[in-house]
Amino acid sequence: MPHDDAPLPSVWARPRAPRRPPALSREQIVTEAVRLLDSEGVDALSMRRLGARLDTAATSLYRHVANKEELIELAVDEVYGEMPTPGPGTPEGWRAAAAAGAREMRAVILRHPWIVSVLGEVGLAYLGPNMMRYSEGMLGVFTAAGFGLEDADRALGTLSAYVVGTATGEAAWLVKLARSGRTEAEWAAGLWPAAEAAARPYPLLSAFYTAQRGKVAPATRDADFDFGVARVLDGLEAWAGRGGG
Amino acid sequence: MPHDDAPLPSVWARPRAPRRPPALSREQIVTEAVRLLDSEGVDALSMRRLGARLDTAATSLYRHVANKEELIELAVDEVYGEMPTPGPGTPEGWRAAAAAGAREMRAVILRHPWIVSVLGEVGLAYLGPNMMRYSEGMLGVFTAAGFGLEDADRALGTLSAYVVGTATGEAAWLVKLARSGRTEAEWAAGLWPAAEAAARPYPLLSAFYTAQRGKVAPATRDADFDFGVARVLDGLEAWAGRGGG
DNA sequence: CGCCCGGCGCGAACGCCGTGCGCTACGGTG
DNA sequence: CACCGTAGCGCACGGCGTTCGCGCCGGGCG
Repeated sequence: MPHDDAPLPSVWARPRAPRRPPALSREQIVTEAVRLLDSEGVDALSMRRLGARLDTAATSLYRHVANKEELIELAVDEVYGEMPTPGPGTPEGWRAAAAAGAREMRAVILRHPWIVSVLGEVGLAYLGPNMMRYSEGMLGVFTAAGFGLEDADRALGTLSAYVVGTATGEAAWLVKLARSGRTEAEWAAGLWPAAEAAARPYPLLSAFYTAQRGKVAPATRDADFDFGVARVLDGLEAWAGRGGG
Repeated sequence: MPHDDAPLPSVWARPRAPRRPPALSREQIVTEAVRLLDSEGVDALSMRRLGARLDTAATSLYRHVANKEELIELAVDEVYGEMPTPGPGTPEGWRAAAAAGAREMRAVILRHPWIVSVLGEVGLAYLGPNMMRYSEGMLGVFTAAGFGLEDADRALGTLSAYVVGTATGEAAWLVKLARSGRTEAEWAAGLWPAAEAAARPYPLLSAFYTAQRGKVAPATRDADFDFGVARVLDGLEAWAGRGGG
């Protein structure tokens, strides 16, 4: 049970100068926000709850962060910091380097699936330092492969769009799954009747769903992702081989 | 100025059975929600405001919709209803049909840019009837091109991921733009110093930004989108030509 | 040494939000 | 005419983001 924490009259109990360092920094706030988002999801992030986790009042956070939107942008770039800098990229090895960069980005998103819930407000957070570092590395991979700067940007844009789009669907699925508290197999089984009913008017979808029944595994998602990356890189490679734009 | 609408004692003014039809339907609610989202954005959608627009109380909406999340899912599928059914797709013309489907999807998202703010919660809204119809059509395009059912699904997944990823970035940009009330050129000009500063440590990004200065136009976005679609389709076509998986 | 000042943390408050509860009004049914 | 199921809604609860102004405190300056 919570104890009564009304101020005690005793001198002995009075804490002496408990806060020598500024007690709060933007870095701490962002770090804790990411932790909260990771563990409880995007709906659980409120200034009050975040303040409570930092043993401070919600309003104190505003000394270090303009508003919640800015906090979220900082949190997004914070997690992008987990991506290693892509590259260096050699003329022969550029496909592997680009694919590795794509996989890293997907991995980060799936480790922090709340990110896709805010991507629509933040865009791709182009200007965050970690995103910049990543983009520079990827541009290096493509230019080393012989792409001109403008072509490298379009290649990166195409690949990144694929990654974000894939990860959006995957992360949304993972979030629903986690909220449900069930295993993936249980959840899929529970969803199946609805899916089958919704697909009934459509022969191709029905055939596909019945063929796929029971095959929903993380391995399938990984393979599907790699498939898409390979096709995108194939397309970019063929285009570069034809002389590009 | 708003008039006083306290109940009048006069019999003549009393409205007689003003509500013969059920006065409210799920369809009306969803339609009005989409209108509100289109005109004022995702933050403006609240049950109270939506109720006010329908001349009803917020709580009345719950007779027709389980909760806000369900309402949003319905709204998402509602806008997907704007997409024509893709197809039919001939062995020769499958690329054009697939590209048309992709363009329609992007167009819908850009017409309703709030959708990317909720896509992370809703996933790709796989089970909505309009999304099902779209998927069936696209699967038909790919199977007519000679793809097996499973391969058609992966092709569709790859292409859709690209579309969603691209549109996410574009829509987020458009929303920020609209909220700012400035023209695209003004907004880009205002953002430029920050972008340049953020890019300064990175030679490729700096070179690219300075080269691109002033070129941000809708035409560029359209061209970039078509570029990516072409590369993805190139990749899929080459893979199918090699015999697929 | 004393005083002021700038910045930090915070309590209170404002105007919203989603939604559960239980009442009322009313058309259709026996 | 009594009953019942249901649509609509008033109220209330707990929580939200954010603003404002106050108190506190350490450091610089007179």
